[in-house]
Amino acid sequence: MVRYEHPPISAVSARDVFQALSDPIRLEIVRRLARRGAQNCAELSDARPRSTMSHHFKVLRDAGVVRTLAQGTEHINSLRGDELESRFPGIVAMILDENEERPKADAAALVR
Amino acid sequence: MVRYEHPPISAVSARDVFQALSDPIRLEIVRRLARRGAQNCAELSDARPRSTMSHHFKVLRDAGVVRTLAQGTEHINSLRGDELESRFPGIVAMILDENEERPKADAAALVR
DNA sequence: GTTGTATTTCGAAAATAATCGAACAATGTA
DNA sequence: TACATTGTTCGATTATTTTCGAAATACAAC
Repeated sequence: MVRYEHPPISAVSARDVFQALSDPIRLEIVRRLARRGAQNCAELSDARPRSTMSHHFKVLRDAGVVRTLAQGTEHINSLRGDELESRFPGIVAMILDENEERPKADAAALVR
Repeated sequence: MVRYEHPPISAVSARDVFQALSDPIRLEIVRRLARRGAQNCAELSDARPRSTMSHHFKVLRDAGVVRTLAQGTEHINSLRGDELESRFPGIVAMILDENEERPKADAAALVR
């Protein structure tokens, strides 16, 4: 039985969370978990190699963002949403970022 | 006169902010700005080479986290705190992360 | 036990990011 | 004008991260 380590939420640092969420694939994983709830690794992998995804899940786990639970042969991932939100209020909304501008072409606009 | 570009806050993405704050030096810069207000580049540089710091300021500016204003020969940096906070409520507290556990040795504690 | 499915670990290659010296630019002052 | 100060840009080096195939592990069903 694979036993995953998950840091207690109090030990999770902002830095680790920022770092975990700075990768586009990981951010997408987390957004899906936030929107559609727990999913196994395969469901979240699109066409990417398993070893790649396994690495990303590990980064997310170690950062305290995601919890992985082995259920028979599949491992289901879930966002540690309530815990994260109590540790860093607002973080879940930021992850979802509903207000994100699309397309971001005009990011080039000059200000000052 | 150097003219810095700053993206409008509406064009700032969560991803870019996460990425900008994922570096320990940049996070430290931002924490100092949040705590002690605007400062010029030199004050924030500790003993690091200017070219290195210049790079970090650029990343922070491009991500929409910091604003740089040329004032004579020095360039003063400030956190875009209110703007960031309205775009991503809670982000400033997360940056400051007052509840951060120190030391984080016990992060190794096993849960589940 | 063998097979099949799901996932991790290992190790190496490729991509990305950080670092930093040297040269350059802008400003203020003598 | 010359000089000192502050910070940027360029280019090369190093360090870190991501990617991914191959081999290994765990479990469930036959």
